[in-house]
Amino acid sequence: MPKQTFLNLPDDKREPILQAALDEFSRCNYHAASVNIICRNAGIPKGSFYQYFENKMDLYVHLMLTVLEQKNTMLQQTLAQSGDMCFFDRLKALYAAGFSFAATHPLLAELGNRFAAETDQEVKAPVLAAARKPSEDVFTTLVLQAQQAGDIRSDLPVEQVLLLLFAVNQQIGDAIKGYRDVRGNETEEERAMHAKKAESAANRLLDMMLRMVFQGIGNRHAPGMLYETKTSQKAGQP
Amino acid sequence: MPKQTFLNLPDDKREPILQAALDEFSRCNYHAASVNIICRNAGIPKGSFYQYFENKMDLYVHLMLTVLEQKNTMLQQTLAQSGDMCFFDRLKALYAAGFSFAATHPLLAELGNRFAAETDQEVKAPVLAAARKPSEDVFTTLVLQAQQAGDIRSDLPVEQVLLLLFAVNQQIGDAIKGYRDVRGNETEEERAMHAKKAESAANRLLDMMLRMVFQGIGNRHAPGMLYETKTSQKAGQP
DNA sequence: TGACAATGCGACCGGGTGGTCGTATGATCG
DNA sequence: CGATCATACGACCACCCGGTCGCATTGTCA
Repeated sequence: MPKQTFLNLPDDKREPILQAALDEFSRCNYHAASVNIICRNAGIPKGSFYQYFENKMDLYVHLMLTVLEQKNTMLQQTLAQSGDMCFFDRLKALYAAGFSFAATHPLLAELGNRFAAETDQEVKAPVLAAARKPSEDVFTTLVLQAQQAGDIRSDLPVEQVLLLLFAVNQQIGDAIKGYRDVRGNETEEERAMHAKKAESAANRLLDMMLRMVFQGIGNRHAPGMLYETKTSQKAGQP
Repeated sequence: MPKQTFLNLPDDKREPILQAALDEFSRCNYHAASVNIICRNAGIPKGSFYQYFENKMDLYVHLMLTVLEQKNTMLQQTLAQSGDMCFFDRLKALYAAGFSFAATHPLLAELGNRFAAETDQEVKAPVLAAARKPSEDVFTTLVLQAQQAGDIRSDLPVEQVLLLLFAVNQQIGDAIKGYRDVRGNETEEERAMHAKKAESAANRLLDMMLRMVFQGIGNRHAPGMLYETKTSQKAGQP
């Protein structure tokens, strides 16, 4: 936790520090991020930094927690507002909300990606330990409700459905970044046009991927394939 | 490319260097890996290192290429040997081969994971540029053949099916590492027991995930859901 | 006004990095 | 034997890191 010294700071001195930290930790991974650069960009001397925070990790965890909280409240809202939709539409709504969040807060999104790609357990563990319980996760709620509503198969363990959704999410995120990153647009118009195209490509990809997840990639008319196994026979198919 | 000096080296001097490089680059990401440590563990002075390689990246790309080649020939073999199986079984065979490869060459597997998690484009690009064409990819072949054989839906773009398979692959890899990493086993017996459990858990997870991908997570008996869309009606379902 | 606490501040520390360079060594060849 | 050339070697370079420490400055209260 940041020291009291930091919490005592007036907003106009505290905010540039957090902004500089966000810039730096979204620019590269935890170990590569530099306290020196954060101090320089925040306009504070290094001595002050260590009067505000215990160490580099202290700042990092603080930053991650605030971002996770922002994103989570946003998703919770989206979930609550979509209570009357079917599972597929709700899921799309959540993804859409996530995309728009990432589009309007690109640095926060990038910070999240950096964290997801972090391999050092000594970096991930402190954040995960300080984060809220995964049982309050938005997607867990979504899947459970969808199973109760009969929208998705209830013979599947929730955590494995979540694993699949998470895998798709990660992969789509990468693909979208690929769409967006193609540079070479000079004028403002070109950039706007490119952003629009990237967004629609992202939505097409998302729709396609979710359909695949939902319907499966298998050919249901092929003889002898998995559709005759007991796991898919539950409801007495014709 | 390594310099001629390195290629001229007798095997018993070249091999420890590659081994030390593998140890180091599988221990941490490209930027965090240390040439000094590689030299120390290989038992060569730093001056010699730079007589063998242009720089750190030169060694890294060389190492990655040899590993990619090893893994690819292994997968190609598996693919060729499974020509008479259905798509689902072939896919499982490929995964199983991948798991066993990772189990017998844990450092090579870890190196691959490190590369996959690499975010710096200046690290990824040189390797990807030097790697073989993705069109020769094993999984592309697999999906195309499966579509021709009627095992999987042919209305799905190949590259999106690949995206889904790749997403699942990545996620399963992480999960399996999680199974394996639980430590605290002291005796040799305990460790062996744990490894066995981890392997069977991994296989169960794999089977489950692939079934989900194949059959979809949707409830096919729910009214109004996606199964009435034209994309799934192609073959004239009852 | 004086005393004392809180905070601002940057030089400094030990240690690491990728990469260079001049010299020492040893093999090869006329 | 002497000359030449490829290689072995490690001290060294400039630069960066996270973190510390002691002095300077400011604010507060009696």
